[in-house]
Amino acid sequence: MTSVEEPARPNGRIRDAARTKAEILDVATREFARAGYDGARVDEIAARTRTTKRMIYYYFGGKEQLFTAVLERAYGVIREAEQGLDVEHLDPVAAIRRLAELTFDHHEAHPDFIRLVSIENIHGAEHIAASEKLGRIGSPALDVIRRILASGRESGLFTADVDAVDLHAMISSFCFFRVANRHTFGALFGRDLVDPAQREHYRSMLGDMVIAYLTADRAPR
Amino acid sequence: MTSVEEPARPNGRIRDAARTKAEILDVATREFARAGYDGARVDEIAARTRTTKRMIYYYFGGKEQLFTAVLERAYGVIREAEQGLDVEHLDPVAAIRRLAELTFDHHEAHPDFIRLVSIENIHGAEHIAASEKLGRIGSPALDVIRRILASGRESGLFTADVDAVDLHAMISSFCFFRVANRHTFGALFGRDLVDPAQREHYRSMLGDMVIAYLTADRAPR
DNA sequence: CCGTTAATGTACGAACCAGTACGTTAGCTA
DNA sequence: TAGCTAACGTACTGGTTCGTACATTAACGG
Repeated sequence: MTSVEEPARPNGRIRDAARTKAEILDVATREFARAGYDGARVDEIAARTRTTKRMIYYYFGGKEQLFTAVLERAYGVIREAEQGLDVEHLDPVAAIRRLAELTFDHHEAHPDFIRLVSIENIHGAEHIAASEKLGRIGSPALDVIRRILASGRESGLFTADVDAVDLHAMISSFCFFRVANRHTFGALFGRDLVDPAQREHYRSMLGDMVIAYLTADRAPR
Repeated sequence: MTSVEEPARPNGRIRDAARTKAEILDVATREFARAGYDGARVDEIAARTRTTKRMIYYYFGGKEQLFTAVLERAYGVIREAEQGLDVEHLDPVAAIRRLAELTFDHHEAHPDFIRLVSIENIHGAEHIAASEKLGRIGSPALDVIRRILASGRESGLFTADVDAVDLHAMISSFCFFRVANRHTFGALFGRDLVDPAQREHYRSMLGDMVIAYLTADRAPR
């Protein structure tokens, strides 16, 4: 999460714009994820940084723009993770499974990001729409999926007409739901979907599901 | 959504507790779904009813309890819908597909409910925890799934070890994500998952996915 | 037809909270 | 080392918003 580290020089200098901005973003991410957009308190964010509320307005302009900046950085992190995706050397089945597992892992490792996405959806994605960085940003994983699907189709392993965006949605659904709805699901069904003991179970369940879908003969009605 | 109808008697009487309560719940559902818990305004809810804010506190006690009451009713609606589930006469494959489709339809028909669930998760399901009606309520659909899975296993159609709660989570994931993340997904990928023209596409995609998972020979790694 | 109570309306207060006016200082540059 | 500006801090305000004190009336039971 690009967390703020102590500066290289022994004793921290008093003034460091980049560092102050990063610290505000760190704290704001947690606060927004904790309480939602309207539940988050600018004063609370300020109090948890080593600077003051004034700086939030100085650097970001306002609560709204701060939230947008938080979103931009969070999406940046997942983009970076997906950039480093290297599965092209695997056979299509193994490659898809690997991709699904990486998505699974990223969702689990970044619950704050999931919450931010939930919050942004409550507000109709208006901050993404207002952001220059985030419009139609897509996802690096999409290109990977496209290539794997193509090669899987060629070799006759996969059913012909599966769309890359749809498959991405399918994989994301499972990973997202498990983290996002952890609390209501747990309260209603008495089962913690993010229980570490069940991690491998759900991880392979996702892979099995996707592979089964891609390799099934689409006959049985 | 148990919407409020005009009373039977020709001219509405001034005082009607049940009706006032129901109207408050209707409006509150929309307002909470629109803006989230903290974003929702009690004054706004009051303004949109034919009564006053005083009544909200009179009947529900406060904003927090009002939200809980809204959740309770929303969950009640889906329970009712699932009660009327009649798929036992179908063969296991058709029965599961039908169940998945009904879940799909209910999610699509009740976006406000989906939003309320998202909001409740942002707040750690604390209202469900505080509610007597909603603790470990489960879901009628679960029993149906259990029975279908058992008969599917017996007849050798389904792979042995699939858990009913897990399957319910799998089906819900897809349905939930499509509605809940409609806005961010649309903004980032330029595809509207709830586009009516794509409805049948995603509906059958869900069914195919679930059936493929249940009927796959769990060998190919 | 009268009393009782559930139901309703009005007006207000107190706390909270996003945002800002104004003042100060660190640190670079010439 | 003087001067300039980016970076920072303090204190406050104006509007908002949940909640309530107090007043009132409808409708039913006896």
